[in-house]
Amino acid sequence: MPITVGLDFETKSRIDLKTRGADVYASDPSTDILMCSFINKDNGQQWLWNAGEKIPADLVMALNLADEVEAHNARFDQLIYEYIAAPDYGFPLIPAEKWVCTAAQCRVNALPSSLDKATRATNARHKKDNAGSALIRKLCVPDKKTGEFNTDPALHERLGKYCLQDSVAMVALTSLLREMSEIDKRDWQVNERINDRGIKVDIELAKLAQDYAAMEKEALGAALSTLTGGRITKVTQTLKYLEVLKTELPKKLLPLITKTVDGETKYTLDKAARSQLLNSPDLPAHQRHIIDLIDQGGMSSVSKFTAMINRADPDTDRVHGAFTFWGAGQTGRYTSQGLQLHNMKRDCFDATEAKKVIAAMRAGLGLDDPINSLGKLLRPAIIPAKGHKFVVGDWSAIEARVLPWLSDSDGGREVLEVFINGDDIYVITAESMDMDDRQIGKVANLSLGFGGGVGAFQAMAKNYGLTLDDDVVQGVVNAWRDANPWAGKFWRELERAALKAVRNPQTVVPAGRVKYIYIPKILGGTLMCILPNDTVIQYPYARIEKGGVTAMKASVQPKADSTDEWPRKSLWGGFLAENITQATAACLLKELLADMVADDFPVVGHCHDEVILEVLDSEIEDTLLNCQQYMEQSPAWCEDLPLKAVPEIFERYGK
DNA sequence: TGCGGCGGCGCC
DNA sequence: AAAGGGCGCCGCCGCA
Repeated sequence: MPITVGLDFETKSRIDLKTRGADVYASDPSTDILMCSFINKDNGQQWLWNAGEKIPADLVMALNLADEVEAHNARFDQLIYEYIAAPDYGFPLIPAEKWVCTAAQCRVNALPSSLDKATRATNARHKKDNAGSALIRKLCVPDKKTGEFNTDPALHERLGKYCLQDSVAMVALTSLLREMSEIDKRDWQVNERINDRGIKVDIELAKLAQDYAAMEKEALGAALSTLTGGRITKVTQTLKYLEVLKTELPKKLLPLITKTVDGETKYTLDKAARSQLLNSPDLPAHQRHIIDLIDQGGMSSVSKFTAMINRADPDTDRVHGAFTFWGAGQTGRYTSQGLQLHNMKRDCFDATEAKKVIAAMRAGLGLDDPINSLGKLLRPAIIPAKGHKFVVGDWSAIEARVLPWLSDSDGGREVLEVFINGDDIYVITAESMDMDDRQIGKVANLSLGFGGGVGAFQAMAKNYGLTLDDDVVQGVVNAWRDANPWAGKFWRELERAALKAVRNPQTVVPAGRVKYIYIPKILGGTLMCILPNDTVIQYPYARIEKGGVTAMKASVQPKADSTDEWPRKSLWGGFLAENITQATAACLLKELLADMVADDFPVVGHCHDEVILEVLDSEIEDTLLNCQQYMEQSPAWCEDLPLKAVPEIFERYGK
């Protein structure tokens, strides 16, 4: 019987954990351990160790014998253990491969990641301990005024109880969950090794951009303040300005700032609304001027420079711990945080352009279209170390390949043939709809595979500057569905299989290349979808409502004080098709990363269908070829899925 | 002052 | 009946 020890550190530091991240936090000299609770999961034995106390002999033995050491957000506890507990307090070393993350286990079970939210979702016996977070504020961060840490022994003792409680809550919670598979555990490890390596940011650029943005923000705010007589002082106060517009905008323009959400009419000054207003000749000059300022002031992406600076290791300029394994509970895709690599503006400068802009900023010169220019420096602020370049490889049209492959249908195979032959899928898509517009073929291909209609097409069309009337789009939607009957058939097949599985517990129901099975004993009855490589995605608290299957929507939680049931979602065909497509693509990425890390490729980042390698100049050409080979070699479980990738070299990250 | 809700925005 | 969904972060605002 394998031995599992769970642990939970309470620490203090002058570093702010939330903004600086666990790696900067744990490695800072001001960070120290207050206490740690331990629990032997097999016999329930608990220990509370306070910093400075002698470590109990039976605890040392348990740690030495443990096959697995668990923690909630294990990267944090592992870092504290390795930076402080082992070297400073003499705890026995724990090999990296023994660490297991129970937060990751929550996400694999499609639950929220945080201990508190996951316990709420599962109705595990656990109340949110507000006193606990207040204690942490008192003991773990220095007092704002005095700069001293509170060392009150009574408070310390209460924190100890809180700390012990958390490990009990963790054990209670995980007893309800499916174990992570061996592949999941491997991939969690792979992710942590990538996090260990980190990715370098150009701190000089980030600081220049940060300062420039602050200056610009102030100038825009001042201009706005003058124009509005001091009523609005920041470009981000759009709600305030909406109040003004509601009464002062010419009546006939009101529809442009109105939208309907869930049957409710709301006012908005979002990008689309601003663009429509600015395009209208009836907009009074005064209002035009103000909206134009607000439009220029979309600063949120610029704030990412600050995040980079905060998260980077002060000695190496590398950001560690940005990637979260299985961050997206529903699909198993990665997420990233802090340095958020998954939503950086694509529109960016290349290395040569970036160099010029940086030089201009250094010289104190003004930039054209400043906010936009700063946004275009975001990707290029990610850089390889000296003597290295990036090799970036991305899979071409991965979802457009995976979906038809998963359908295991003749129609799906015909689509795959297009890829195998190297033809242009967007042209072929257009032709199949009796059209000759590649752009329409592209948008249709990208937007209509998962059951979406006019709305889905239009949302995607906007990204490609394509404007068509809704009735025209309805024709495109119909034509695409006529040309791809395998897709609609597959959506219905998935929906029926899910329903059949819930009606017949413990019975495997296939649909295309996936299988559904309903397990009543896990999380209020969990519908599981088994993907072609045996990875499982889950739908907890599944049940039949109005003839279809619904499940808990873990990504949205009810308000803290409400007794409402957790939000639910309907498992309709398009949704299921999308989930399995994204999840299967994520499996491909995870397997690629595992292979690459095992074979010593210098992986520093990735983005759903893309890997980023930081390669020595002398090895660039070899790596370029090898990267392509690794990416185009389909794993054994999908030998007949054609994969295509053409990696490129970058001196700075770009697109 | 800190927290959570909400609107908004970015990407795959 | 029809349906685009998966994320994380920023900033404002109201509340305690």
